[in-house]
Amino acid sequence: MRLTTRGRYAVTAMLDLALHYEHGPVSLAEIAKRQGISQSYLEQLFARLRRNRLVDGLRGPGGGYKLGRPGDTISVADVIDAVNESVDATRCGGQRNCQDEHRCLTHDLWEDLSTQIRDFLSGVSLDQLVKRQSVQTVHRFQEKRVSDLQTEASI
Amino acid sequence: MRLTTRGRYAVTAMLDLALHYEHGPVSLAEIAKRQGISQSYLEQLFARLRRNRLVDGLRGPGGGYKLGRPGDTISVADVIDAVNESVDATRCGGQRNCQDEHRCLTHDLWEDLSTQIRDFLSGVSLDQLVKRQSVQTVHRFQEKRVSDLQTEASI
DNA sequence: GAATACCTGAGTATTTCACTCGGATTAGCG
DNA sequence: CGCTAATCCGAGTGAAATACTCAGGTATTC
Repeated sequence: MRLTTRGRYAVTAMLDLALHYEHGPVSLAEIAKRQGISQSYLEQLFARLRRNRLVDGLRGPGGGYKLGRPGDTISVADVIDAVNESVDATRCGGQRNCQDEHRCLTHDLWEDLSTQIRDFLSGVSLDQLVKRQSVQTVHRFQEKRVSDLQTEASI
Repeated sequence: MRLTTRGRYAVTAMLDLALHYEHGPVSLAEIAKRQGISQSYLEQLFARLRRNRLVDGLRGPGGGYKLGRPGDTISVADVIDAVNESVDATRCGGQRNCQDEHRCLTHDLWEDLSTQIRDFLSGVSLDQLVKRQSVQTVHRFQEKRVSDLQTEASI
């Protein structure tokens, strides 16, 4: 099992989309600036998100991305799956052939762990995250910071 | 966060020790054969397990390893920690400086996930694993296989 | 003192990650 | 139409980690 920046970035970016849903499509440049993620890297992640119908891309000026379906129907697990990070903890990918065609001693343990993690991440939707106190706090801080940078640049 | 072969091998090997506790020290050669793990690689893992006092090494002929303390006081989390695989899911390692010295949007989510995983793995002891039906089944199968190989070789 | 095991450190092929770069395509606007 | 803003797409790359191997040293038992 692995959970790395890829999955974390993807969830963060999707949450950014959810937070700015009313303002129309959000460009990757905005997300990159707000969340401190490389824009080219975001492009790769969004290619995967798009293939999984989690986002819709709109080209041209004023374009950007928006959620492919309502935020309460997208779970964190969906996002992580989309960017190809399996949350499977077994070595064999659930195939039970971990030790030359047989189950290894600890196969069931890792299977249980996988279920545990999957249930947890499936139980959290983007909308639930948006409503969280901690997310709102960071969200407002980021908005302020971006506008600060803009006024600073205009001086 | 990562959970790879290293952590899985370590838990499997520790469980093997627990299963053969009555028969005195278990050599790495036995574990390697039974569990299908490279012996040299096991040596590296056991160096870490030894440093963390999870096992005692006994040199010389008839030597091997035994559990450093009773199996009901060793959790799966202990073993994974010992081989240096952090189960922390945050990017910052809990430091809250994930986005240039500030918390990132999803920091708390990953912290919750880390707690979830840690609680699960801390709640499972080696003794509990030994008692599991699935472990006993695989255990007996492995014993049979090893003795089959021995009689086969003696022909 | 020979065999058996633990112990140690160095090296290495492969994979993955986290990114960059260059360019193509599409759409809105004057 | 042409400019520009944006999504798209594919290839490449440096650094790190993983999962090993190999060569030897050291303790212990018979």
